[in-house]
Amino acid sequence: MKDRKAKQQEVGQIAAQLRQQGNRVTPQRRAILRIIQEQEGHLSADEIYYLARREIPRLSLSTVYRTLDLLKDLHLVSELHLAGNHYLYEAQSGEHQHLVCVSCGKVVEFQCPHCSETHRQLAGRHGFKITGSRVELFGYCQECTSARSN
Amino acid sequence: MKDRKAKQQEVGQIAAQLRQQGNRVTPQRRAILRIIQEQEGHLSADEIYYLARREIPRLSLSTVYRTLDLLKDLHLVSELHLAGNHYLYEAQSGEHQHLVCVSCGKVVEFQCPHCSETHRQLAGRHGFKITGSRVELFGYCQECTSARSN
DNA sequence: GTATGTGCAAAGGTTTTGCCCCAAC
DNA sequence: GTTGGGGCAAAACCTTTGCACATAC
Repeated sequence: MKDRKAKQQEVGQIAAQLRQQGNRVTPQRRAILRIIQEQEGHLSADEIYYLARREIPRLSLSTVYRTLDLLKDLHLVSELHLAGNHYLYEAQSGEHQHLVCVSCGKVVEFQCPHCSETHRQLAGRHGFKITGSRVELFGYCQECTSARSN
Repeated sequence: MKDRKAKQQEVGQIAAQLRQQGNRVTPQRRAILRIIQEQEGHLSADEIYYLARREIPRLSLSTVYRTLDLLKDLHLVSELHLAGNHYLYEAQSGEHQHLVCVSCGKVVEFQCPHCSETHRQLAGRHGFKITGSRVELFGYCQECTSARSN
């Protein structure tokens, strides 16, 4: 887990990157970026909207979506679709996979570099050039498994 | 790939399973089930609706969704969320992974039993009891890669 | 100053729900 | 005959879009 200072720096770097690529750095984008960076977990567009409005009360949801689209294009955030009808967003920070509890909704990240590599090779055999991946395993977490057996 | 006879039998078995669990077997459910079984690829709710209406013209979209929900609960079909705002459905038939072309939308299935097993073990270390998984690799297929380099 | 970004409101598309009738058991 | 399921229409939901105004550069 990175400390606050590192994250502030990261937001700064990303802002610079945005500017370099001809995009403007607005307070809205800064706020959304920071919220995603500071949050360890995963956020829905609506949650980001809610949090960002504490700083920018007149922020609109469409700006959140537009900003997320932009950040997705730049591969700075990634979009997950875990359950129900909404997306979750998270800062792009290396390859990782998700464990999702279908009972309580908890999401745990884990790493499996070997599988990532294997997947990449297999994809290559099908002529695919991989740019991203999404691995989600569904099941019951420890707590929910215990709760269910009672 | 299973032949037609095997699939008809499968639909029959599933119908029996439905009945056993206290659900009724209606022509609508039969039709939807058969369509999903017969289709090798992935279908959206709307495509299923379109196909099923050839047999049951008065079928409604809500019935398609309700049936899919039921089949999902019984783990007879699985739901994918690949891109944009829609879901795709497919018959639950063993573990497999998806390659998705972000350019043309093509979806290719592939197998990686070793990764599946590894994932299961890793999940166990986090206390998770896995019931399902979704592995999607995004990238460019051969055709789109060529097209882009021109 | 100019082009990009924003807020607002309205549209868009997909999925869900309520209600009454119908049909599987 | 009961009770779960279906059709229809409307609602709900999240996301996208159009447009005029604001603002980062």
